[in-house]
Amino acid sequence: MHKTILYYPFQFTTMISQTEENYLKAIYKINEREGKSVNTNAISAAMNTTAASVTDMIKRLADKDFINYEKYRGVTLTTEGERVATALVRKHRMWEVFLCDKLGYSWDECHDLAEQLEHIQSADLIDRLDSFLGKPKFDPHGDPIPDREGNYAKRQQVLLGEMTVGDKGVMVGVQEHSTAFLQHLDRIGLVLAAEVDVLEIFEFDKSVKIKLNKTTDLLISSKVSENVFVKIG
Amino acid sequence: MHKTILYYPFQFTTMISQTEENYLKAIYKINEREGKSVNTNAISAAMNTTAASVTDMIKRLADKDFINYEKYRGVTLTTEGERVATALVRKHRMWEVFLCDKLGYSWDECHDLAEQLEHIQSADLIDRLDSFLGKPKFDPHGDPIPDREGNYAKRQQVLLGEMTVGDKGVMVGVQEHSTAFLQHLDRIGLVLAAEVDVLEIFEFDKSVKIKLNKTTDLLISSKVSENVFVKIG
DNA sequence: TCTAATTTTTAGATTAGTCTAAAAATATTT
DNA sequence: AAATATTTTTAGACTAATCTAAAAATTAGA
Repeated sequence: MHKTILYYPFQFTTMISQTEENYLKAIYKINEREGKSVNTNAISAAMNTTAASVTDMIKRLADKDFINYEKYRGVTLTTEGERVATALVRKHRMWEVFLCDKLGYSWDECHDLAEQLEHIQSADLIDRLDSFLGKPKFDPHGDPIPDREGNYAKRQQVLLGEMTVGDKGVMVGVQEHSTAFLQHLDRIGLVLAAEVDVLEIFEFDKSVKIKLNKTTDLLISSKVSENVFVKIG
Repeated sequence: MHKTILYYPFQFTTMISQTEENYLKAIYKINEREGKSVNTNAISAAMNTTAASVTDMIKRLADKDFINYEKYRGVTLTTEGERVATALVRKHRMWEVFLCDKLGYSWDECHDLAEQLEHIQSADLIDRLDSFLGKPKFDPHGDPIPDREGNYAKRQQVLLGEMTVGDKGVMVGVQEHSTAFLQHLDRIGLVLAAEVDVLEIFEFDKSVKIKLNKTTDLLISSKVSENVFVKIG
């Protein structure tokens, strides 16, 4: 028998591997974005595996009652699957706060490390980390941190690309978390808490001219504006 | 192909799995304790696997040049194998300091969590943690923390069981790290930094009578005295 | 609605890490 | 030195997670 126990020193209601956790997280994120039953190809794209591997895995996850699965019809998370996924999100974001606030990592550096740390098995550890960090409500990218029960305010912010001329707001988060994107935002100065005034929208290429922090005029490409969240007000 | 890469988001000189790391650590620890080439059965006992599994694994580790292996003759670590093992020890002990100093875990609780955390792949993370924790030289059990190069002062302390009547010293560490043992030490009050004066040694069962912190007389069983380090002076 | 394109599943392999049972080598005892 | 005991290795099998190639089901288009 494969000795999975080595990686899981504690007792769980349902045994679950790191890979299974990652699949559940991927399904959760895709569903959050698209809002419907998640199909095989979307998962294989997110997980960087083949469709065949995904089919194998979703059968296993369905057997363990983490997802509802109907052949050729895609999958949805069960209550238990959603619990696992939000617990992972909680852990990931909590560790990101630790890495940035305490160890001085920048927002583009902390993601990959948090991908590893989120698999440490101990809810208690995360609760203690929570207290140690001063019960943060958001991670360094502006993403809300779920509480122990998995509840968290869904973002009410709008994408920069959805704002109209005259709207004013504050940069509060990103939709895309790639290192390349975050480093680009850093370089152009569009970082967390930056003030954004929409001056002009160019229909031709959907680019947006904004005033940044009441000082600099900046032309934002659609690729950027569609991945940056702004809180209007 | 099995997608090991999921757990190893960074690039390494030599790719190594968590299981392989654990075997190297076990070999390192056994060799540290026994001081000679490490045999199959000792490893299978430490890893809680069968001798057959160990044979499989040491072949793989020898192929990757982490160990020197001669059939039926046991194994020793290569320079690279030792580097991996001491890096693990460094990570383990650093995380233990974090868990105890920052998150309030007790010395018997932090070990199991550190067993998980030590596999997080990032030397830089540990260096930052080192600074954040104030460059600690010892972990909460009194074990020395290796530096980046893997160097650390071997313990000059003696085992309580090796002291003679009249010796005085301070409790500085343990040889055995089990939760049960640490909790027992807590209960009898023989904790880190406790003052120990050896009053009497009973040859019959090798038990030792000590004065604890200049106040309480305490009878220590051989099982305890052979696993507690004391710094004489 | 029939055909073509796309998506998903199945079939069959591979690797890491494990096992049990049996064989081989080494060590110990008489 | 032979017999016995112990240790180690080999042989063969299993599971999780992956793959490629082919088949089946669904969806889209003419």
